[in-house]
Amino acid sequence: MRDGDRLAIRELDLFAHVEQDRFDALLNAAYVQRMPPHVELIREGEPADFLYIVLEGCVELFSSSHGRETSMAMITPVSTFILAATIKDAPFLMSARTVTASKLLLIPSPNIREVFEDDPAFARAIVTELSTCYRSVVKSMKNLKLRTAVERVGNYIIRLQDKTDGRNVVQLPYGKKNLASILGMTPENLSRAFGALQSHGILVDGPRIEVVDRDALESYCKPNRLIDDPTS
Amino acid sequence: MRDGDRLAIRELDLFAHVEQDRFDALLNAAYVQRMPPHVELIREGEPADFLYIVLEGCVELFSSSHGRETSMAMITPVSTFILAATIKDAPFLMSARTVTASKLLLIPSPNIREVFEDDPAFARAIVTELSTCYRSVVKSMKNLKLRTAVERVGNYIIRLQDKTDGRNVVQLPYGKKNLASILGMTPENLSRAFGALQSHGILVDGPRIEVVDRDALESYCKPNRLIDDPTS
DNA sequence: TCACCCCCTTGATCTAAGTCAAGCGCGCAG
DNA sequence: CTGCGCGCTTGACTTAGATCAAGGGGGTGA
Repeated sequence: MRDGDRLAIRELDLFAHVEQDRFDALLNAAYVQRMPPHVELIREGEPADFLYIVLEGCVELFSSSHGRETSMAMITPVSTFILAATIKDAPFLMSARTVTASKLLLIPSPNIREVFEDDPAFARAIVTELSTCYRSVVKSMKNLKLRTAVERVGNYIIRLQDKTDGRNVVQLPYGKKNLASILGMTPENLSRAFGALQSHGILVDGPRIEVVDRDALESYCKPNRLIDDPTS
Repeated sequence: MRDGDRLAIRELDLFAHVEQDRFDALLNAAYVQRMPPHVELIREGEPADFLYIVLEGCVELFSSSHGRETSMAMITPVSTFILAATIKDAPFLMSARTVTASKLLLIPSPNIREVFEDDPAFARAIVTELSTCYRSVVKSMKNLKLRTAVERVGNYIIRLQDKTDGRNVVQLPYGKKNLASILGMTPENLSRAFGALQSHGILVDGPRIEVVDRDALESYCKPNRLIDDPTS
């Protein structure tokens, strides 16, 4: 593993306060994997043998049932996924696949659980991490149940713009098909939603979107801190 | 507080392994509140001053945004709610109101956080609890995104029947208006869904539902362990 | 260079679910 | 006992969003 990766992982909230020798032991037990795009990493229902960390690239969490399929989340560097299943030693509730070529770190679940049992700092960090994950799913759920498709798309753009510092042109971080599924709609409907939003302050040009009238956009989409703010 | 309550709380996974004196301290700092039906307990956006435990009755977690409102969960005895906000010292993402007359225990959040910092057993218990909560929201989300309204209702009935041991008559635990909102539909649509399911093995008579052909019901609703099983 | 595929868009149509409106029956207060 | 309100159902209609179908680039590999 490169020192840069080691450092990036160490800086994750989850690992920041783990005792040094325990941290080293975890990383020594871990594997780095490089994966091409569109490779299935895990399948829902299987046992959680590893905790995954995305070091580079992008991973999609998705789920299927009887022929239907939906995206649940996109994981970008540097973050973990399927922490809850690892800790509970329970089967995955979601499948995962690479979106782009990705570099992953796999830490065996038993090692994670061992440090979790012994190192109170790690246990506390896991609590914080899980709270954040929990709250983020609750927000997604509110987004789905309380908003129309067009509003979800508009608020997604607003969030994207907030992440740039003040610029009014944003770039979609992945394909519209993926985005549509994340936002709980079909690609066709996403297209139409973008179309509809052009009368509410945005200008769509492929994956490049210009926010020409932020006020109009907000007054139509009604952003809500308790749904959209990832930090709250 | 009655000894029965004390015992019931002690038996919760969350508190089962907390050191005795810490447990006593928590309960001594706590308040018992009796509430009539339809009282708003907390409002989303407010700071999480207390951890709540439902001792008797039933509490609805719900959320609103710009005129729309939806139920997120129903909490029945004996369970906690809004643990994540308490731990993170973050604003509530959901409001809560009593459905029926209820008895609640309120433990001040600072006390919870204090024990969480000092008692590793409590930190571990919180991790387990949060994992379970997280996974349960993920399941709800899958339920919403992967199923039609009729399927959600059918699977809800199947789950209810599983909780009785073998009986084929189940009773809805709360009103259909609440149920509809939990399942992400209007009361009218819930009525029609019940109607539709009568050709798939159930018999509806007000709040009393008879499962006359479980196989037919399952083959129509496609229950899925990774969505419906609360223990997995 | 060309052919193919994939991504995206657009239009036409269909359908699940929401909305609006009316009515029934039960429980409760006057 | 009577009248009112609420919970629930049913019917008619509307609408958001899905589905089906076609076509237009733009990239990639032979």
